[in-house]
Amino acid sequence: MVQEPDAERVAATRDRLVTPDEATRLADLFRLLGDATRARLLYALLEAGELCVCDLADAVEVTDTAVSHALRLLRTAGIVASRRAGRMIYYRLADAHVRMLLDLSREHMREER
Amino acid sequence: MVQEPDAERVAATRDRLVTPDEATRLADLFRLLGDATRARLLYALLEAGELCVCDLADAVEVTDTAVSHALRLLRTAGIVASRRAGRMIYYRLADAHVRMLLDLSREHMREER
DNA sequence: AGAACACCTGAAGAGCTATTCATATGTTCA
DNA sequence: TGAACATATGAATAGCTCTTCAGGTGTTCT
Repeated sequence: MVQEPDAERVAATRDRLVTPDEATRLADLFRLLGDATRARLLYALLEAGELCVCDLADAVEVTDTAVSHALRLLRTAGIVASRRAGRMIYYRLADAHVRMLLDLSREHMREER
Repeated sequence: MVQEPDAERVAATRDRLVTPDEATRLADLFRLLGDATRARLLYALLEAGELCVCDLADAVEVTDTAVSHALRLLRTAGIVASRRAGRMIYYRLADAHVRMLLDLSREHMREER
Protein backbone atom coordinates (compact mmCIF):
# COMPACT_ATOMS: atom_id res chain seq x y z
CA MET A 1 0.00 0.00 0.00
CA VAL A 2 1.29 3.48 -0.83
CA GLN A 3 0.50 7.13 -0.20
CA GLU A 4 -2.49 9.07 -1.52
CA PRO A 5 -1.79 11.88 -3.94
CA ASP A 6 -5.35 13.17 -3.67
CA ALA A 7 -6.74 12.15 -0.31
CA GLU A 8 -9.88 14.26 -0.64
CA ARG A 9 -11.04 12.76 -3.87
CA VAL A 10 -10.28 9.29 -2.60
CA ALA A 11 -12.32 9.89 0.52
CA ALA A 12 -15.19 11.36 -1.46
CA THR A 13 -15.09 8.44 -3.85
CA ARG A 14 -15.09 5.92 -1.05
CA ASP A 15 -18.22 7.48 0.39
CA ARG A 16 -20.27 7.37 -2.78
CA LEU A 17 -18.85 4.03 -3.72
CA VAL A 18 -20.88 0.89 -3.99
CA THR A 19 -20.53 -0.90 -0.69
CA PRO A 20 -18.47 -4.09 -0.58
CA ASP A 21 -21.75 -5.92 -0.17
CA GLU A 22 -23.31 -4.26 -3.21
CA ALA A 23 -20.15 -4.94 -5.18
CA THR A 24 -20.34 -8.59 -4.27
CA ARG A 25 -23.95 -8.83 -5.38
CA LEU A 26 -23.15 -7.03 -8.62
CA ALA A 27 -20.18 -9.29 -9.26
CA ASP A 28 -22.36 -12.31 -8.56
CA LEU A 29 -24.83 -11.12 -11.16
CA PHE A 30 -22.16 -10.48 -13.76
CA ARG A 31 -20.44 -13.77 -13.05
CA LEU A 32 -23.63 -15.58 -13.90
CA LEU A 33 -23.72 -13.90 -17.29
CA GLY A 34 -20.00 -14.57 -17.68
CA ASP A 35 -20.21 -18.02 -19.15
CA ALA A 36 -20.76 -18.78 -22.81
CA THR A 37 -23.38 -21.45 -22.22
CA ARG A 38 -25.42 -19.35 -19.82
CA ALA A 39 -25.07 -16.30 -22.03
CA ARG A 40 -26.39 -18.22 -25.01
CA LEU A 41 -29.28 -19.55 -22.96
CA LEU A 42 -30.20 -16.07 -21.83
CA TYR A 43 -30.02 -14.59 -25.32
CA ALA A 44 -32.12 -17.49 -26.61
CA LEU A 45 -34.73 -16.59 -24.00
CA LEU A 46 -34.42 -12.92 -24.87
CA GLU A 47 -35.34 -13.76 -28.46
CA ALA A 48 -37.86 -16.51 -27.94
CA GLY A 49 -39.58 -15.27 -24.81
CA GLU A 50 -40.12 -18.69 -23.37
CA LEU A 51 -38.50 -22.07 -24.08
CA CYS A 52 -38.43 -25.48 -22.45
CA VAL A 53 -35.25 -27.20 -21.41
CA CYS A 54 -35.14 -29.42 -24.47
CA ASP A 55 -35.64 -26.43 -26.79
CA LEU A 56 -32.83 -24.63 -25.02
CA ALA A 57 -30.51 -27.60 -25.19
CA ASP A 58 -31.23 -27.85 -28.88
CA ALA A 59 -30.82 -24.14 -29.57
CA VAL A 60 -27.57 -23.82 -27.66
CA GLU A 61 -26.27 -27.25 -28.64
CA VAL A 62 -25.40 -28.43 -25.18
CA THR A 63 -26.39 -31.50 -23.17
CA ASP A 64 -29.74 -31.17 -21.44
CA THR A 65 -27.99 -31.98 -18.19
CA ALA A 66 -25.61 -29.07 -18.66
CA VAL A 67 -28.57 -26.82 -19.48
CA SER A 68 -30.35 -27.98 -16.38
CA HIS A 69 -27.37 -27.18 -14.19
CA ALA A 70 -26.97 -23.80 -15.83
CA LEU A 71 -30.65 -22.97 -15.42
CA ARG A 72 -30.58 -23.87 -11.78
CA LEU A 73 -27.93 -21.24 -11.13
CA LEU A 74 -29.87 -18.64 -13.08
CA ARG A 75 -33.13 -19.59 -11.39
CA THR A 76 -31.63 -19.47 -7.91
CA ALA A 77 -30.29 -16.02 -8.66
CA GLY A 78 -33.68 -14.84 -9.86
CA ILE A 79 -32.49 -14.18 -13.39
CA VAL A 80 -34.88 -16.63 -14.99
CA ALA A 81 -38.25 -17.96 -13.91
CA SER A 82 -39.93 -21.21 -14.81
CA ARG A 83 -43.38 -22.69 -15.20
CA ARG A 84 -44.37 -26.29 -15.59
CA ALA A 85 -46.66 -27.45 -18.40
CA GLY A 86 -47.15 -31.17 -18.34
CA ARG A 87 -43.79 -32.82 -18.29
CA MET A 88 -42.06 -29.84 -19.77
CA ILE A 89 -40.78 -26.83 -17.89
CA TYR A 90 -40.71 -23.49 -19.63
CA TYR A 91 -38.13 -20.89 -18.75
CA ARG A 92 -38.23 -17.14 -19.32
CA LEU A 93 -36.19 -14.11 -18.30
CA ALA A 94 -37.35 -13.01 -14.89
CA ASP A 95 -37.53 -9.25 -15.32
CA ALA A 96 -37.16 -6.27 -17.60
CA HIS A 97 -33.86 -5.19 -16.06
CA VAL A 98 -32.13 -8.34 -17.15
CA ARG A 99 -33.58 -7.92 -20.62
CA MET A 100 -32.20 -4.39 -20.81
CA LEU A 101 -28.84 -5.53 -19.57
CA LEU A 102 -28.59 -8.24 -22.19
CA ASP A 103 -29.80 -5.95 -24.92
CA LEU A 104 -27.45 -3.11 -24.05
CA SER A 105 -24.51 -5.47 -23.84
CA ARG A 106 -25.23 -6.98 -27.21
CA GLU A 107 -25.41 -3.52 -28.73
CA HIS A 108 -22.11 -2.66 -27.11
CA MET A 109 -20.55 -5.79 -28.59
CA ARG A 110 -21.87 -5.11 -32.07
CA GLU A 111 -20.86 -1.46 -32.19
CA GLU A 112 -17.35 -2.10 -30.94
CA ARG A 113 -15.94 -3.76 -34.06
CA MET B 1 -30.92 -34.82 -26.08
CA VAL B 2 -34.69 -34.96 -26.58
CA GLN B 3 -37.36 -34.02 -29.12
CA GLU B 4 -38.49 -30.53 -30.08
CA PRO B 5 -42.06 -29.60 -29.20
CA ASP B 6 -41.96 -26.47 -31.31
CA ALA B 7 -39.37 -26.96 -34.03
CA GLU B 8 -40.32 -23.80 -35.91
CA ARG B 9 -39.80 -21.47 -33.01
CA VAL B 10 -36.55 -23.17 -32.13
CA ALA B 11 -35.27 -22.79 -35.68
CA ALA B 12 -36.33 -19.14 -35.82
CA THR B 13 -34.68 -18.49 -32.49
CA ARG B 14 -31.47 -20.15 -33.54
CA ASP B 15 -31.28 -17.89 -36.59
CA ARG B 16 -31.68 -14.62 -34.75
CA LEU B 17 -29.56 -15.86 -31.89
CA VAL B 18 -26.24 -14.37 -30.95
CA THR B 19 -23.60 -16.46 -32.65
CA PRO B 20 -21.44 -18.73 -30.50
CA ASP B 21 -18.62 -16.30 -31.16
CA GLU B 22 -20.66 -13.30 -30.05
CA ALA B 23 -21.80 -15.22 -27.00
CA THR B 24 -18.21 -15.97 -26.10
CA ARG B 25 -17.22 -12.34 -26.40
CA LEU B 26 -20.21 -11.26 -24.33
CA ALA B 27 -19.43 -13.85 -21.72
CA ASP B 28 -15.82 -12.69 -21.65
CA LEU B 29 -17.00 -9.16 -21.00
CA PHE B 30 -19.37 -10.18 -18.23
CA ARG B 31 -16.82 -12.47 -16.64
CA LEU B 32 -14.47 -9.52 -16.25
CA LEU B 33 -17.15 -7.64 -14.34
CA GLY B 34 -17.92 -10.78 -12.37
CA ASP B 35 -15.36 -10.39 -9.64
CA ALA B 36 -15.87 -8.29 -6.54
CA THR B 37 -12.46 -6.65 -6.69
CA ARG B 38 -12.75 -5.70 -10.35
CA ALA B 39 -16.33 -4.58 -9.88
CA ARG B 40 -15.32 -2.28 -7.04
CA LEU B 41 -12.47 -0.88 -9.11
CA LEU B 42 -14.81 -0.15 -11.98
CA TYR B 43 -17.42 1.51 -9.80
CA ALA B 44 -14.69 3.56 -8.15
CA LEU B 45 -13.68 4.76 -11.60
CA LEU B 46 -17.29 5.37 -12.51
CA GLU B 47 -17.58 7.73 -9.54
CA ALA B 48 -14.18 9.35 -9.58
CA GLY B 49 -13.56 9.53 -13.29
CA GLU B 50 -9.87 8.90 -13.03
CA LEU B 51 -7.71 7.37 -10.31
CA CYS B 52 -4.16 6.11 -10.01
CA VAL B 53 -3.32 2.60 -8.87
CA CYS B 54 -2.53 3.63 -5.33
CA ASP B 55 -5.83 5.56 -5.06
CA LEU B 56 -7.66 2.52 -6.32
CA ALA B 57 -5.88 0.17 -3.96
CA ASP B 58 -6.78 2.50 -1.14
CA ALA B 59 -10.41 2.94 -2.17
CA VAL B 60 -11.03 -0.76 -2.68
CA GLU B 61 -8.81 -1.87 0.18
CA VAL B 62 -6.80 -4.41 -1.75
CA THR B 63 -3.06 -4.87 -2.28
CA ASP B 64 -1.65 -2.68 -5.00
CA THR B 65 -0.29 -5.81 -6.65
CA ALA B 66 -3.76 -7.31 -6.80
CA VAL B 67 -5.08 -4.07 -8.23
CA SER B 68 -2.36 -4.07 -10.84
CA HIS B 69 -3.21 -7.59 -11.91
CA ALA B 70 -6.91 -6.77 -12.04
CA LEU B 71 -6.30 -3.62 -14.07
CA ARG B 72 -4.19 -5.48 -16.56
CA LEU B 73 -7.11 -7.78 -17.37
CA LEU B 74 -9.47 -4.83 -17.71
CA ARG B 75 -6.98 -2.88 -19.79
CA THR B 76 -6.30 -5.78 -22.13
CA ALA B 77 -10.03 -6.20 -22.66
CA GLY B 78 -10.40 -2.51 -23.46
CA ILE B 79 -12.64 -1.83 -20.48
CA VAL B 80 -10.32 0.69 -18.89
CA ALA B 81 -7.66 2.96 -20.35
CA SER B 82 -4.62 4.45 -18.70
CA ARG B 83 -2.37 7.46 -18.92
CA ARG B 84 0.96 8.03 -17.24
CA ALA B 85 1.66 11.18 -15.25
CA GLY B 86 5.09 11.11 -13.71
CA ARG B 87 5.47 7.93 -11.79
CA MET B 88 1.77 7.45 -11.39
CA ILE B 89 -0.56 5.87 -13.88
CA TYR B 90 -4.15 7.07 -14.01
CA TYR B 91 -6.92 4.73 -15.03
CA ARG B 92 -10.36 5.58 -16.37
CA LEU B 93 -13.30 3.72 -17.88
CA ALA B 94 -12.63 3.28 -21.59
CA ASP B 95 -16.02 4.14 -23.06
CA ALA B 96 -19.57 5.24 -22.52
CA HIS B 97 -21.03 1.80 -23.07
CA VAL B 98 -19.22 0.38 -20.09
CA ARG B 99 -20.39 3.32 -18.00
CA MET B 100 -23.99 2.67 -19.02
CA LEU B 101 -23.62 -1.00 -18.28
CA LEU B 102 -22.29 -0.34 -14.80
CA ASP B 103 -24.89 2.29 -14.12
CA LEU B 104 -27.82 0.20 -15.30
CA SER B 105 -26.64 -2.78 -13.30
CA ARG B 106 -26.30 -0.78 -10.15
CA GLU B 107 -29.82 0.55 -10.60
CA HIS B 108 -31.07 -2.96 -11.11
CA MET B 109 -29.36 -4.05 -7.90
CA ARG B 110 -30.78 -1.18 -5.90
CA GLU B 111 -34.34 -1.55 -7.13
CA GLU B 112 -34.48 -5.27 -6.56
CA ARG B 113 -34.57 -5.23 -2.78
C1' DA C 1 -49.22 -50.39 -13.11
C1' DG C 2 -45.43 -49.86 -16.07
C1' DA C 3 -42.95 -47.74 -19.81
C1' DA C 4 -41.38 -43.62 -21.93
C1' DC C 5 -40.37 -38.97 -21.45
C1' DA C 6 -38.65 -34.33 -19.58
C1' DC C 7 -36.12 -32.69 -16.27
C1' DC C 8 -33.33 -32.51 -11.89
C1' DT C 9 -29.51 -33.59 -8.68
C1' DG C 10 -25.09 -35.21 -6.51
C1' DA C 11 -20.48 -36.56 -6.95
C1' DA C 12 -16.08 -36.25 -9.21
C1' DG C 13 -12.45 -34.60 -12.08
C1' DA C 14 -10.27 -31.25 -15.29
C1' DG C 15 -9.48 -26.73 -16.06
C1' DC C 16 -9.57 -22.02 -14.89
C1' DT C 17 -8.75 -17.87 -11.74
C1' DA C 18 -7.44 -14.77 -8.03
C1' DT C 19 -4.20 -13.73 -4.75
C1' DT C 20 0.42 -13.66 -2.89
C1' DC C 21 5.41 -13.39 -2.92
C1' DA C 22 9.48 -12.06 -5.08
C1' DT C 23 11.39 -9.35 -8.43
C1' DA C 24 11.68 -6.11 -12.31
C1' DT C 25 10.79 -1.63 -14.80
C1' DG C 26 10.27 3.16 -15.18
C1' DT C 27 10.24 7.83 -12.84
C1' DT C 28 11.54 11.57 -9.70
C1' DC C 29 14.46 14.03 -6.76
C1' DA C 30 18.49 15.07 -4.06
C1' DT D 1 24.17 8.61 -9.78
C1' DG D 2 21.58 6.40 -6.31
C1' DA D 3 17.65 6.11 -3.30
C1' DA D 4 12.75 6.16 -2.92
C1' DC D 5 8.55 5.58 -5.11
C1' DA D 6 4.62 3.80 -8.26
C1' DT D 7 3.49 0.28 -10.90
C1' DA D 8 4.11 -4.08 -13.52
C1' DT D 9 5.15 -8.93 -14.09
C1' DG D 10 6.01 -14.05 -13.46
C1' DA D 11 5.46 -18.11 -10.91
C1' DA D 12 2.99 -20.80 -7.66
C1' DT D 13 -0.76 -22.27 -5.01
C1' DA D 14 -5.43 -22.54 -3.16
C1' DG D 15 -10.06 -22.27 -4.36
C1' DC D 16 -13.69 -22.25 -7.46
C1' DT D 17 -16.52 -23.81 -11.68
C1' DC D 18 -18.12 -26.30 -15.58
C1' DT D 19 -19.06 -30.59 -17.56
C1' DT D 20 -20.00 -35.40 -17.41
C1' DC D 21 -21.76 -39.62 -15.53
C1' DA D 22 -25.00 -42.14 -12.95
C1' DG D 23 -29.12 -42.25 -10.99
C1' DG D 24 -33.47 -39.94 -9.17
C1' DT D 25 -38.30 -37.38 -9.37
C1' DG D 26 -42.49 -36.11 -11.50
C1' DT D 27 -45.69 -36.62 -15.60
C1' DT D 28 -48.19 -38.77 -19.43
C1' DC D 29 -50.14 -42.51 -21.88
C1' DT D 30 -51.63 -47.12 -22.71
